[in-house]
Amino acid sequence: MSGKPTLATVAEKAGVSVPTVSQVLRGTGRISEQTRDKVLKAAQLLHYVPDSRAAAMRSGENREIGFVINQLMNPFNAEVVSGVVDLLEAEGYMVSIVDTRDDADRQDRQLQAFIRHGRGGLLWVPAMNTPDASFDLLATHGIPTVTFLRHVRPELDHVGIRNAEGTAAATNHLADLGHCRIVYLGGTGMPIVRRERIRGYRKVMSERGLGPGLIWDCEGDKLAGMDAMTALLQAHPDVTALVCNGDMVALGASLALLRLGLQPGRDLSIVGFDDIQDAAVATPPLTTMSVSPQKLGRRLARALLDRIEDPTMPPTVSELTARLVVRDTTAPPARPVQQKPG
Amino acid sequence: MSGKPTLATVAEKAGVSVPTVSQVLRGTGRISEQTRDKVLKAAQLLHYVPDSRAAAMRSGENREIGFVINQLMNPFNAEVVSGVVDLLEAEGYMVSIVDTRDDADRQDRQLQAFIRHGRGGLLWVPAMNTPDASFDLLATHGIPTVTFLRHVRPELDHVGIRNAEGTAAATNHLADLGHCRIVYLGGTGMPIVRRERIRGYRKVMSERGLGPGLIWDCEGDKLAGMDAMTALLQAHPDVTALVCNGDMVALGASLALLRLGLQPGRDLSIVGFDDIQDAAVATPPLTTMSVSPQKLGRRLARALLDRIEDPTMPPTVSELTARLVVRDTTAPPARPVQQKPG
DNA sequence: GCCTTCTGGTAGAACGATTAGGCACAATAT
DNA sequence: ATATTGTGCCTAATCGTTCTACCAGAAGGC
Repeated sequence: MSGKPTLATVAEKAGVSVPTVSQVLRGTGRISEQTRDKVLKAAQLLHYVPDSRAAAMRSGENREIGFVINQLMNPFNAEVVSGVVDLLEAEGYMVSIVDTRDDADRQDRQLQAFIRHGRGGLLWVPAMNTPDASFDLLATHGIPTVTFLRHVRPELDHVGIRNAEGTAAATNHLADLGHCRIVYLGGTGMPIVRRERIRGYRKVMSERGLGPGLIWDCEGDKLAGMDAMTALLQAHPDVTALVCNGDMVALGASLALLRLGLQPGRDLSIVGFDDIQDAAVATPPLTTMSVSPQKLGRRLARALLDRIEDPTMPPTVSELTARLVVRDTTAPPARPVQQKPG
Repeated sequence: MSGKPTLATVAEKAGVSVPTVSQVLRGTGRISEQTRDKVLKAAQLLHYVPDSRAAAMRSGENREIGFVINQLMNPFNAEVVSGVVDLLEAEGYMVSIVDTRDDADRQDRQLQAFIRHGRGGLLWVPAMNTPDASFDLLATHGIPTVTFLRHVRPELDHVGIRNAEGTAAATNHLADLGHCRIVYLGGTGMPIVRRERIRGYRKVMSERGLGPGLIWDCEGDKLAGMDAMTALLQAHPDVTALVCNGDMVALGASLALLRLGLQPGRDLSIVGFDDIQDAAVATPPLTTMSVSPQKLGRRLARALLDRIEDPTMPPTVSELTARLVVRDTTAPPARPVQQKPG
């Protein structure tokens, strides 16, 4: 009467053995109709709920998955989470999320906690400066792991964005419009992704003979973007276009221009990256590189399921292409530089 | 080498028995310095992490806590999560988050999963239209539960915001500035909170003899706010001020005004609710009701810890007061209504 | 009648930890 | 020398479930 019902309680009530109850509830083994009905009736009567921890312990199977993310507040990440959860819950998994806030120490504690509590798989945006020890930890415990966005370990599966390709497209778009003084802005908080994005920018700059370009450092948030824009204009008044590491920085830069009495698009062109919700409704609407977060989320979930199914297969890398969405923050330069006079 | 390390692995490596390792790691029992060192060294070397499921099974203790939230994308919620996690992780608990997206069916599955997977406590923003069955489920399994924001069950502990007090302050602020045609806008997606907030608005409207007021329905996001603002102005051009159900709606309304060539603050006053990060950096910066999400999070965590410590105490309700932050979207009406012509 | 095969179930070990109880051995008391 | 106490560690049982046997009885083939 007191205490929660277990297999033993149900077995006693139904007048059968414990394994029989287990087999009935799991639909395995050879059981007659009669016994099956008896057991099911008893289980229902007692409001029996299986203890999946005990089950996981014995069988080794584990349908709890951890999502270790660097910044839950980021709306883009939040949308990815939706996509992931949709697919995994449909497959009978449970997804629990933790936010590292890009703190390697916190992250290490959280990874330990995930292992302690027996997660069967991990989706992971590794925090900045994640120590080798954290990777070793997962490796020694043999937890199927897929990194997301930050591709830091070749031995792990990865799902991400073709960053270099994206910024290359952004830079090409600006060059096509006639811009030559194109600066790369922001993203120091996410060095791995930033490195790739800068690579795409640099490649196009040199391909099109626009010089080495200029990398202007700042963080990834809106305020940092505003400050950086102001400082950049003061140092280099001749800049005509910006490739930004992310939409937040781009929106900040756009805002700073407005406050200086300048018009984004007309006076200075800006391309963002991510296509967050605010990008479309900002004033003016932001030209940006768009990736579908839901699609990314589904890819991510699928990659983990594949890895769980076959732990021996070689590491997989799956990257989505970002699509240029032209809105109002890009236009030909106000004083177009004469490329081919005549 | 392969397979995760267990107590047995560590015991073998250290040349002692399994219980000895357990006692060393838990700090119980009588163990000599020598053995302790040996064991600790072995554990570290093997990256040993205890399996808390096995431990919980034997000892009955459970330090996993679930946070069931209705909308993870909401930056306010995300900040609350931070506060909660800080406190609970410091107390040795692990917090895992799931997002119901306000879908009662999804929520029910998630609650069931939490029970099966043996969560020791629950923080919960109940989804809209949560059926009684979900509450019963938690009650019968005796899981310590604290509701957050939506106070739907008197028998459960609750942490939230003094909503009516907040909108009352907002409405008073507008009335003090000289506004009389004050409309309440938005929030149909969160009926429980909205009802309270509307109560505060109505109370002040009638107290100050400003009539019954007007409730204008729309959802809680920025786009909805924009559309609603446009429609509202068309239907009621004489409106001079808005009390908004949340900052997102308020920002949307502000944006819509700008697009119509009107100036928020000068042509129409707007007060938001929540003081999300964007409120301060928006153009123009938003006047709003501010609540510290971190503080709220800590309160929430504390409430759950108290409940876990003493499951028999009567239900507790803890509500935080929202503070009016005046920025640039509120000002005296452009054509002040003559209250006391003189 | 004896051997095989099939059916429907049971017994017992195992998963990885904790907990209670017990057993050597040394130090001290009688 | 014997009894007493403490120290330091180990053996065995246990949590709820699943998995690998194995067993009893019936049916069928020779």
